Amino acid sequence: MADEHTTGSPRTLKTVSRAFDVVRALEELDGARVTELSNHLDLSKSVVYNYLSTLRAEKFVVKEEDTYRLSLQFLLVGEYVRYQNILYRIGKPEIEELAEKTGEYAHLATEQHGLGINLYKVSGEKAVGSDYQVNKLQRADYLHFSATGKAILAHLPKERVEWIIDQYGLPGKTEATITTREELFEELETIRDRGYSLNDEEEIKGLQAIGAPVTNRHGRVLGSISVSGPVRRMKQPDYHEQLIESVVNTANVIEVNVNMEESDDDFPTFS
Amino acid sequence: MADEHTTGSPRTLKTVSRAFDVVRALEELDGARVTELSNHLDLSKSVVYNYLSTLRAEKFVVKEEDTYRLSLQFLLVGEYVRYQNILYRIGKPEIEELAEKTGEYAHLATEQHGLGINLYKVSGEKAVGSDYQVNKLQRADYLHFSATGKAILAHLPKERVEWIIDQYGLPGKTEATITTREELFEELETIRDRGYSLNDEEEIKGLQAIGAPVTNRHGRVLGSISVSGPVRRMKQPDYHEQLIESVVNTANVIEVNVNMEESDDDFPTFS
DNA sequence: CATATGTGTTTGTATTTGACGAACGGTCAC
DNA sequence: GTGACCGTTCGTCAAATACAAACACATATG
Repeated sequence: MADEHTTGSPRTLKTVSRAFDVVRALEELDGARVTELSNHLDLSKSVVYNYLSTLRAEKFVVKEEDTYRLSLQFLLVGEYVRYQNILYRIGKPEIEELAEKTGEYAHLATEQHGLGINLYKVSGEKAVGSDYQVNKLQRADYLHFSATGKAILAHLPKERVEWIIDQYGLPGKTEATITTREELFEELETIRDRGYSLNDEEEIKGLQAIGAPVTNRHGRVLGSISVSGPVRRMKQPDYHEQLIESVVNTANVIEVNVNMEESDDDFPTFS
Repeated sequence: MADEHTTGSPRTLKTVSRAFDVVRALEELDGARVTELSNHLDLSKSVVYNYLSTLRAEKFVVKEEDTYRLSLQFLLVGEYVRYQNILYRIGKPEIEELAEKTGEYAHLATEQHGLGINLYKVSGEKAVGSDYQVNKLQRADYLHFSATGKAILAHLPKERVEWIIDQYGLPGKTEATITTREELFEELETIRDRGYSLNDEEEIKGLQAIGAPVTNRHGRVLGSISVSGPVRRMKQPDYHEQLIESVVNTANVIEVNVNMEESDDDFPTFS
C-alpha cells in the first residue's frame, strides 16, 4: 500500500509514479494550482511546476488561468481502449436491446487488476434515477458484491480469485454482503452450476441484480452483463424467471458473436 | 516538433515524456510486447520493461500473456474529465433533443490545446452510417474545417487564433477547405456577424454542417454544437433555414443553463 | 537431441537527470 | 507603497535512470 521504492524487482520508475500522483491529485482536487499541489504532494513548488509543465506538453493537462486540470486527452485514449475491447463492440447493441426489452438498467462489465469496471450502462424506461446514474461512470469497484462481479469471479481461475481476495479483501457494503472466503467460494460454485449470478441487496439496500458471464471459446471470461432494479419488482416470481432468461439469453448471443469474431484471429494476417 | 529537451524553460521531465511515448506507442500498435516496443522507441529492452512495469503498477497498463495494453483506467479518468465539463453536463440532453428533432447527426465539441474535441455525438433517425460513426470517437482534430471548430475559432481572442495557426497551420482536407489566414479571418468575421457557422464540404465531400458557439457570461467560448448531414438534404432552402434556427436555438438554451449554473461559482462556498 | 535464436526478466554500474531552495518578477490587498 | 503571496526560473548536488550484459526459459533449427 505504501510506496515501496526499494531497489527490488521489477524496478519501478519514481518519476513516472510521481507523474501519476500528480494526475490523481488533479482528479481528487478537481484541478489545482501549483502551491496547492505542492502542499498536497509534499513536493517543492518547482518540482510540481516541472511535472505540470511536462504533462501539459504531453497534452494530458490543461492550464486555465493559474489552475491546472486533467485534459480530455484521457477521454480520447479511454474511448480508444474501450473500442479495442471486443466485448464492448459486440455487447453494446445487445445490452441496449436488453434494457429496452426489460425496461430495467442493463450493464456491461469487465475485470481489470482484480476490480470490476463498467464498460457500458443503459437505463430502460422503468429505471429510475435516470441520467445521473448513467452518466456518472463510477470508478473501478470490488467484484464480490455486484452481479456482474460475481459472474466474473465464478469463471476466473481459483488461484486468481485467491490473489484478488488477498489484494483487496472482502469489505462489506450492506448487511447482505458476502465477507468470508468460504461463503464466497460456495456462492461462486452455485453461480457456475445455475448459470447466472444474483446480487440480492449486497451492494445497495433495496436493489437486486441478475448477472451472467461472457466467456470465449477457450473458457476465459471476458466480462459479464446484468440487469438491476428495485427488489419489490425484481422478486415477483414470474417476472424474476423471465428476467433470468433474458439475461442468460443475451449473454449467450454476445458470446456467440464474440467467438465468431475472435476465431478470425486464429488465422493471423501475414505481415 | 523534435524532442527538444535542452535545459530551457519550462523544464520538462524526460522520464515522464518517455512514459507517455510508451502510452502512445501502445495505442498506435494496439498493444505490444517488450521487444517490439524496444525497437519502436529506440530504448533498451530493460528500460522499456521498467516503464511498462511502472505503468502497470499505476494501473494504466495491463499485461495479457506477454502483451502489454493500455487499461480502462484511461476511460475512467476520461469519463471523470468529461463529467467535470459543464458544457457536457448541461449540453448532453439538449443535443439529444436536437438530434431527435432534426433527425440528423448532432455534435457537442470543445477546444483544447488548439484542437477540437468531440464531447458527445448522437445520430438522429435520418442519419446514416449509424453505429460506427457514433461509437468511434475520433482523435482531436483541426478546428478550421469543421462547423463546430469554426464556431469556436470565431469567438476565441484573435491572438489565440494566430497562435493556433502558427502551431498547426491550415492543412487542406477537401478542395473547399479554407487554407489561408485572410480567408479564415474573413470567414470568422462572417460567422460572428450572422451567429452561426457553416461547414460546406470543407471536411468531407458531400457533407454539410451547421454550427453555433456556446459562450459564458464573460464572453469566453466554452465550445460549440452542430448538426450535419448530406448536402443534398441540408441545402434545401426551407429545411436549411429551419436547421439553422434549431441549432442557434439549442445553443442559446445551453448557454442560458450554463450561465445560470456557473453564476453559483461567483459566490464561492466556504471551506 | 543438442544447439541456436528468440523471448521476458534481473542486476551492477556509470552518468544523466530530476529535486531542492533560493531568487526573481508579477499581482493583489491593505 | 509596502508586504505577502503567487507562479516561474535557475545553479547545484545527490539520486534515479539508462545501459549492457547475463539470466532463465521457450521455441525453433540443424
